Amino acid sequence: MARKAPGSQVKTIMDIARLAGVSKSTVSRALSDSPLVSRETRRLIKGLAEKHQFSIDAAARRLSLRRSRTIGFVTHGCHKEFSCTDLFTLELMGGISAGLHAGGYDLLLVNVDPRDTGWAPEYLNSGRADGFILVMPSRKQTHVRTLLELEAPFIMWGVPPARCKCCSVAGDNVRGGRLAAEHLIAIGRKRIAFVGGPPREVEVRQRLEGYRQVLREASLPADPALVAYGDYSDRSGAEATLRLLEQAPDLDAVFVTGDMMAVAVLRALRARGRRVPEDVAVVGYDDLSIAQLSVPPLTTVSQTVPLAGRILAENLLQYLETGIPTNVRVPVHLVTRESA
Amino acid sequence: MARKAPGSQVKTIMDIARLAGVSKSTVSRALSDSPLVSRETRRLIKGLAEKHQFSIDAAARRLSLRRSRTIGFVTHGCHKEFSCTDLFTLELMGGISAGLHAGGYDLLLVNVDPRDTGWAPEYLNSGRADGFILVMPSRKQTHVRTLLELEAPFIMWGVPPARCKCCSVAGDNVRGGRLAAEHLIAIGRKRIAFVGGPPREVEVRQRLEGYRQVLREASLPADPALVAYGDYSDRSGAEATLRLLEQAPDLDAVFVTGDMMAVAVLRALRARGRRVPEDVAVVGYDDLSIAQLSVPPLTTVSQTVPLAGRILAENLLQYLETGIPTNVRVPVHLVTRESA
DNA sequence: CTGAAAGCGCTTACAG
DNA sequence: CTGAAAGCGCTTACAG
Repeated sequence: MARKAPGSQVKTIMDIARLAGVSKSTVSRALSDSPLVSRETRRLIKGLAEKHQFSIDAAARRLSLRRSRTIGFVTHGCHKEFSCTDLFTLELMGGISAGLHAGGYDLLLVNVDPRDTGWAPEYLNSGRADGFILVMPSRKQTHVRTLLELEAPFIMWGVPPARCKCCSVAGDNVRGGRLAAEHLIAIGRKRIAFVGGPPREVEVRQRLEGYRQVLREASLPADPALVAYGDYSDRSGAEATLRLLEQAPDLDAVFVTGDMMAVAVLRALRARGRRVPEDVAVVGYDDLSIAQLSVPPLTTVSQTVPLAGRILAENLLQYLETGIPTNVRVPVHLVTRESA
Repeated sequence: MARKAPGSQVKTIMDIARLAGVSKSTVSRALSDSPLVSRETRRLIKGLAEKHQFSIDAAARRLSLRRSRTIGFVTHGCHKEFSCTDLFTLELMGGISAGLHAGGYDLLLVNVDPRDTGWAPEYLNSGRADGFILVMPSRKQTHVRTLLELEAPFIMWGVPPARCKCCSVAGDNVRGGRLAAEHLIAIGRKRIAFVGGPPREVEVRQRLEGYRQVLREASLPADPALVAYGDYSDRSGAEATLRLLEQAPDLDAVFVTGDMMAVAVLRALRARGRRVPEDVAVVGYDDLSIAQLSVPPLTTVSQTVPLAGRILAENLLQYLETGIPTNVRVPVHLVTRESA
């Protein structure tokens, strides 16, 4: 039994062509499922390729086709200090990777310094990526502008800038705000506070909007003393809580637009002698892993991140083909645990 | 003022050659810092390239050089259920990305199904990656074997199989076990339990070994009733705690070889009425983000993961050049918080 | 349905 | 120090 010789000499389509007794044109066509080749020949050639573990040379193919079939996943370097965003990023990557793989594309990691914009022309002009997926916590607008100027195909996570002809996938933030508020009202809360991320972020404003809609519908007053902001960090969540407790000591619920901050709120409340959920109910946002592990486990708005990742991938590929930008909102749902 | 025409026709080295009045051979050499080109010419050419945002075509370069200058980062798909390992993976990726970038390499994400091994010849034979970084929670041995058979350059995170000529970076597990036990003894504990991941894992055995060394040196008995194992999951940590509490109700400390399990231990202890750290001190392993967020915050053994990532990258590139495998242990240190 | 040939944009011996 | 030319391994009009 002839075991396949190690380093068997089947490295190029020419080798396959020789074995099959056809030209390399035919091999090329057969391997890319061209209708120009007979079923018999195709089967023969594919069998040979399989048998010899032959994979077409990516560099040659890319040079010929002028496309890399590779997408750059652009994000900020992962820092020492772990943040919510990082966790979120990872989960998103899983979905994106799956989606791209299904479409026959590779995922290249482009870890950029927040202030550098040179990466874009570099990756684009060298042909290392055909398009980009933008998932950056900060400075997103800057990078969006750069890519638009370069006419680089890309899709972003989050709400796109006004009047920009670009692809995006975002969570349904208004709905998320509504879900949280509706749940808190349903469990009988009347003095529902809001702790948001930076108020300049559209996402935060939309969640606030959803929360306000529901309060209004329930004829609850929109008390500004019940609104505070942080920066998604641990500490800012604790500080916001203290401020709220001072401004509105009678609050009986808090809706926090990020799980990391929500966990800090939980802790700050307890430190001030409030029991969760008996005295104050807390709802977070994102359903990160810490949500299940917190004490008590956190009720939170989940964005179905893996799905979002898949859609990011699929819609970018679609855009690459059609040139038609899509903007989608992925649904959100409430995960009910013990904090509310 | 002539703004650079959008889509300026400087796409290939031939364009640069024309502008500079030299041949493309010279441009190619100048851009790759060949000593064969005069300083003047080089400066001229590099200036032109800069001015026109010219980046050399990656596909053509790869085809010519027969190397992709790309490394495949191999890991399992990110699942719905978030695990410790995922967090760990992300942090490691940050360091790897930085290290590869510094060496002029790109990072390709290779998300594989745990049981599939076809990815290896595919990525290798198509020339999409020159080497691989293996960071998989499970089935590592299978993939290591596959890569060895293919003679594919790679480096792995973790302790390499015995007698395998391969590159690796691992944490100093024995030392980690020692640090935990030493600290617990230093704060006066006598009945120190051990909760490990699966006992077949070398990492777990080494941490146990470190722990035992220290107990022995302190003349504390090695009581088998104080040892239990889990599978790194939440639940298994809780179960192990209950078993220990039954076998050794007088325990006053627990060393847990993973933070996820440690948090579960924390909770299970409290559920059984033990105060942490007053009654029972707890030390975890890995210093994941949950370690700071747990209640009380977890004292834990940290592996300096970003450094590990950088070394993984650098040593793989080194191996690609020299063919000499390296095996390094990155240091560990204890992060003292409130649980011990 | 198939093949011979040109071309994708680089690198690098080889000849000055 | 520089250039003309071959070659890397594919794809795809073009001609049967």
